[in-house]
Amino acid sequence: MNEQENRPIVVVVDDEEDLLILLKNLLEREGYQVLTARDGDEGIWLLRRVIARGRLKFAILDLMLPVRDGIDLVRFIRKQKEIRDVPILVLSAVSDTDKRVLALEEGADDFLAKPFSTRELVARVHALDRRVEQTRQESTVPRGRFEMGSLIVDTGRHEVRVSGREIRLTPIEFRILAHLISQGGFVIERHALMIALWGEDWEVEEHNLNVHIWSLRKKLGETPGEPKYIETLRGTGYRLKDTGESTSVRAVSGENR
Amino acid sequence: MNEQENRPIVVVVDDEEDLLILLKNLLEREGYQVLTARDGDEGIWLLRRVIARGRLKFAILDLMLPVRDGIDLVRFIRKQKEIRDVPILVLSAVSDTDKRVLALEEGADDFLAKPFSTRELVARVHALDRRVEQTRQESTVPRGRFEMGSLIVDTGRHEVRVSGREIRLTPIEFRILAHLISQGGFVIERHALMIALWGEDWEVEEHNLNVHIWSLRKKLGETPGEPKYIETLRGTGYRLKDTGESTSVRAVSGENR
DNA sequence: CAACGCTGTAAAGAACCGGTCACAAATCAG
DNA sequence: CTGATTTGTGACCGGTTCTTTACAGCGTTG
Repeated sequence: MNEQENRPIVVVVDDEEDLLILLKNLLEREGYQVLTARDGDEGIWLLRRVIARGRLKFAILDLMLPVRDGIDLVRFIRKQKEIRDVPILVLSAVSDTDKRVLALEEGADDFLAKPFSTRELVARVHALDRRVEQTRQESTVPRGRFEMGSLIVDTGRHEVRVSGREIRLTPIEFRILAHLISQGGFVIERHALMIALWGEDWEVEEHNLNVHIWSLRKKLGETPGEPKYIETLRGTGYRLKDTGESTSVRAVSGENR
Repeated sequence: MNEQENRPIVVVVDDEEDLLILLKNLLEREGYQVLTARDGDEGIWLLRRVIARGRLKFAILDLMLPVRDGIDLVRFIRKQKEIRDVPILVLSAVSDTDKRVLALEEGADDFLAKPFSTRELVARVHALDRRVEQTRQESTVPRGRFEMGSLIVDTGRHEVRVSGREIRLTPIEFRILAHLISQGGFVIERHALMIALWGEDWEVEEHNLNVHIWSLRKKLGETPGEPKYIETLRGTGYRLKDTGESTSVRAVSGENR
């Protein structure tokens, strides 16, 4: 596994050879691994291939493409669950505003009119990068193996045990529990949980959290009324109940992706 | 005073009539009272008029404006002390990044590239709203861990202990105690407490404070008549009694983001 | 000492919040 | 494409919390 293989990947799709080379150089200088395609079909093929590697940072797409429209590519990306939230920077001639609008509606994140200055491009790319990095941190799951009383949560192998017995949680439930246990016995405010689960500008009902907490409690085997594990602090948030037992909270920091 | 008059106000300045109507509908559905202007001068005039009402929640400004630049409006808002910290969401055409950057430098909080999806706008607006709401509440609660005699208040963990035993307080009670203990043994005037709890322009009966203090005292285990913790200074305010014990008041400044 | 203002105490109603559940919508697996 | 799982929403309920109101006690002041 050589060094290049660990760098974040950028996919660039454009039919102008010159531009492609320019972008490739520019972005590689910024520390990305750049993969290119020259038309829509090739682009989709490339994206498929990249999905497997799981390191796609963002995509730069020209709108005017032979064989397949750039907008098709935007749609394609937004449909693949593995790369759904990858930021997309769209390039197009100044003239076609229609397509520009369409692309943004389909989910492109930013837009750059050709021709552009390299400074401008780099600036945009950095902005996108920052944004994705931020939202990823927000929705991230604390890493490690945590124990608290009869609860064990191992985020590495995605496993939860309550008094030895393994239980199955949905992704959201899992993340809630992971956050709670990673905080030891301390309160997490509703607000913080919302951000942790759905990002800074979440668009779901805050009430939704109650529902997930509820189903999580059910799976943990809580008896309604008296929580053994998840404690409600009205008007504030939730916290894992300190059972007072062998409360060995331990985070194994071994695996940072 | 009709119902509408109590809703938070949003000011929208844009020269496109369609967009203005769209935004007005959208935001009114979200529960805001929407006031609009079509150019910079009108915007300033409108803002002046709104300042008096004191319920301005945030402003949405187009950057490309006839008569006066949107950036002028940003500057204007940031100079008015009454609305200095009102969040500003800036709209701009995708193309002019320069202005966008400038606007952010002048103090705009977020920007949205035109055209945008209504979902996106609503999400941003909510995020802004929450952010301002949160920081307003946060700023009124002193941060850190405070000890005084047998009392411990940890605002980070949302925890209160009296002689080791944890007690549960409602949000308001918690904030009262946090303020008192953060002042060490010094008086906090009723007036200051009112502002800290309900904001600069509170609308509740001042007597309400007595009630909360009373229930707080009960939870602390005060014996009526002789306050061990919260001392009343008639005509002035309250203060935490200096028990003379191991009065180690300490603020841990750990968490400043 | 009477009147007043300020605070403590108590209780009642309103507003709010969270728990519970059923169902709809979105997503995923085969 | 179909069925299963997961996620999100609306409705309802019960309890908590907030606010108002009433009244009692007490200190201050005239």
